[in-house]
Amino acid sequence: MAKSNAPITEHLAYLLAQANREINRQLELRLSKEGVPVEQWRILKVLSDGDGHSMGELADAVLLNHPTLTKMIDRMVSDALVYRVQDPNDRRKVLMFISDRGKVLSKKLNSLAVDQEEHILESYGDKSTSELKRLLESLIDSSN
Amino acid sequence: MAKSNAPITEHLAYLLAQANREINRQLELRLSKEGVPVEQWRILKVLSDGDGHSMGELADAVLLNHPTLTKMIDRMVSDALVYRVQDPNDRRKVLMFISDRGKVLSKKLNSLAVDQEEHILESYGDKSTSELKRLLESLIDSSN
DNA sequence: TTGAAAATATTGAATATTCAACAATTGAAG
DNA sequence: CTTCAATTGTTGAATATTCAATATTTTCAA
Repeated sequence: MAKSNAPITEHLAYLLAQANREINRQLELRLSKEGVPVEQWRILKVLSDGDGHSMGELADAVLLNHPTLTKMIDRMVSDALVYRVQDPNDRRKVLMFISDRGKVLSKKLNSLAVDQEEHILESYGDKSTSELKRLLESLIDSSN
Repeated sequence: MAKSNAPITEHLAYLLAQANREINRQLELRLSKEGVPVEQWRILKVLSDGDGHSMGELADAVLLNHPTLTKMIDRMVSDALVYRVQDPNDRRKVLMFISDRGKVLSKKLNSLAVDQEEHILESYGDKSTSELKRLLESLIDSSN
């Protein structure tokens, strides 16, 4: 039986929040070199397959609520990183595409993100990292 | 060498964000029965040792920025869940304490949080859960 | 075919968070 | 001792997020 008086540091929800906060903070720090928030890196990365992605699909993929995504995309359109196209097959939908300018930025951001992953691999270890990834994927799976 | 064209779903930062979002969403759902946000559960849990905790200490423990914590504590003081006492040894500091009303609420919240953990244990497994916790703790350690 | 329900995206108001500046107190060097 | 820097917490303005309502289009049952 789980103990209700266990310290908060033993709760899975807390450990996840803490680890996420820390890793996110580090990534944020790197991406700030290009003045871009983590969410925009995610958006560019998803769009860099060149395909059109609807707002709903994108919101799921980048872990943002719909209205938040709409407003962030507005900014990115202003910065000419992405653009909207109405889906010809379903005119309720908007398809998002990455621009050339967006692709250039995306490359820089990816290399910053890869830097971070390599830094983690060094300090945390190859084995632990891949095991952690495996367990996280499986946790996410089991939650659906 | 890490590949910069790897899908976002293979990045540790992304997997952590995704898992955290999902687990947090579930916890939020349970705690909403008492109309309390996850952060307030954390605050009450930390304070329920009965000791006085300074704002800075508390902010670290509950993963909130200082100004955000100040404003949340304001609300909790209004709700008579916690109270402030000036630290007699260092008058720059404010010591936070949990009230009797806070203790009562904290117990209910803890049992909701334990429910969730037990639910995770069932669907995700005992072994995986403790292994995941161990790896997360070690990741957090290696990041300091 | 029509009309109601569902799906999709956006908007505006309400709420929350963050950043920078501030006030108060303590620490510590000269 | 005095003064200046560091620590601690709060505030207000700027920014961001969320909730509820809206508009548009599609789906589907009658």
